[in-house]
Amino acid sequence: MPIYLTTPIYYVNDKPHIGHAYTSLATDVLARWHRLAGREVYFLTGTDEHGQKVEKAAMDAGEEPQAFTDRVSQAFRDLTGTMGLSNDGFIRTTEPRHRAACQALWLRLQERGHIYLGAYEGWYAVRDEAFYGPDELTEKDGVKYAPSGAPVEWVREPSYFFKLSEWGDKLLEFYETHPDFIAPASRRNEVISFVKSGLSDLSISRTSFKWGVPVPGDDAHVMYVWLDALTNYITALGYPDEKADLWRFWPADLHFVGKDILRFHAIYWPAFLMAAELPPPERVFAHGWWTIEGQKMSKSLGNAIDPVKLVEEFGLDPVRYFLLREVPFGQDGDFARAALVNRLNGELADVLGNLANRTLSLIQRNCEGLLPALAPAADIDTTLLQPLDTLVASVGKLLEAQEYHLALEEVFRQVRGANGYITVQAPWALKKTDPARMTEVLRHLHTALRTYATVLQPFMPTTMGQLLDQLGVPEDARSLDSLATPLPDGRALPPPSPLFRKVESAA
RNA sequence: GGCGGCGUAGCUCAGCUGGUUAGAGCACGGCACUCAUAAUGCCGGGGUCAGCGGUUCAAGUCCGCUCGCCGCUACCA
Repeated sequence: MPIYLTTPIYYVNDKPHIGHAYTSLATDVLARWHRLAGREVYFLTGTDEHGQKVEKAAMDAGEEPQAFTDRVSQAFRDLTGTMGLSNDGFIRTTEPRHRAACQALWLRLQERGHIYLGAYEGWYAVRDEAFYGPDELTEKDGVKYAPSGAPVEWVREPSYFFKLSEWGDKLLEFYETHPDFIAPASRRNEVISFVKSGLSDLSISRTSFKWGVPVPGDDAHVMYVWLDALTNYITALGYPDEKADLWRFWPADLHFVGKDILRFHAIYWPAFLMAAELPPPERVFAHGWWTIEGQKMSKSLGNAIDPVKLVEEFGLDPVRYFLLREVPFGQDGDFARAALVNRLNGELADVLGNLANRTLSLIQRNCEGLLPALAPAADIDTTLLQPLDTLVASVGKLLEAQEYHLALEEVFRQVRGANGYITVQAPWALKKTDPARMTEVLRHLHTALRTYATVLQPFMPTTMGQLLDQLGVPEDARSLDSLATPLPDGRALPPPSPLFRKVESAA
């Protein structure tokens, strides 16, 4: 079964910050896990480049929209290198293939009678070139003003509509028969109550700006951003060519989204697809926001965290670990430097890194650097070895529920246990009293470390790769399945070196 | 206003369908160890489970009320 995972396409009106990195990272870890389990994966990310805001930002920058988006989109493409993402594709909504896919989907919806021409009405600020909701407005001397201070007027603009109002019951039935479609559960409940309150038809075109996909057969209109943006998920797989090689990945297994865009993915998107007689995605997960040292991330505070600087200071893998370990996926969390340092020093370096280092040093010094022979487990060894048998299954189950923090907690509980085991077994003392037993203990610890490193690869690909190097595990023996096959005895292990460098707790 | 959720050790949180002395990590104190990145292990102190009132043989765990906090309540990505 092929696995298709997506991030949202990021709006190029913003620079990449920790929030973008977070979404992509969560997607990446799951993609890597599935590959490690031997499954075929397509991992897509990209940029959303249409809309009035982009058009305006380009004009302000004195550039053509295409040149502007070419430039800004690159910053998001660079996130792949910065965060160590393993995405298979990168899509831009300004690509010709995407225009073609949007127009094909539009025609398909139109042919089936789901689109009609009407008029969009609302409070419009000419100065901002934007519509505002009635609750956003303030009134003074009989004139209504937008939050920006610009006066607004009631305008009517011709617009095509999607008959979303006809899909309420079908969506509710879909949620009912697909209880895992929306996660976490609290969000699912919100979506359901929203749909139950009744859906209106959705305006899906605009005549007030040009920077978008033209509506087929009516050049006065461009598609409203969400129909355009959501379609990216099928464009990337070759739509409308359902014979395309990648089309077998549809429907998506999981769309990762921020909680702000859940509605579009959990309501509009399945409605569009069902109306087009295409299968809706399997699951949408809405994750939370990061605050920065207890404060909301905001443009005015200028406190957004630049992933590049973060990785420069702490290293990529500690950052990856921290973001998924610190906060339950789906909840809001706080990004505090002290918390990151604590995780890095106290868990990665002290608990895991040090266990690897002490074990490998003992092998290096007392076993001539050769992998000790596999030995049967004594009763006392089962405390170390038995939990390993179920680690892959339990981590897999947690990851498939996007419970990253619990998956990491499970692994680290075992790593702590291994530190207890080595302390009690004291191979440094066995060296003098029972050298044969010492080698058995070291081999058991090696087995445990190999398991931890293998399972942790999706979270910390670089560092766990180094650990597997130090453990003498060849490249072709790093999959989850390969754990069933012990390494041959006597293999030469390279001299160990520390995996994680600690940082000072003060900035 | 309506709907939904939360309030448990100094901090961040677990506690499923109610049942022995309420748990984890971090922080703090003591002891042990010395292989290791001054790392690790063990033990310990610390909680009116927001408050009040109910149901029950038994409630952090169910019900009601009060106080405090948060989310959703459509076309803005």
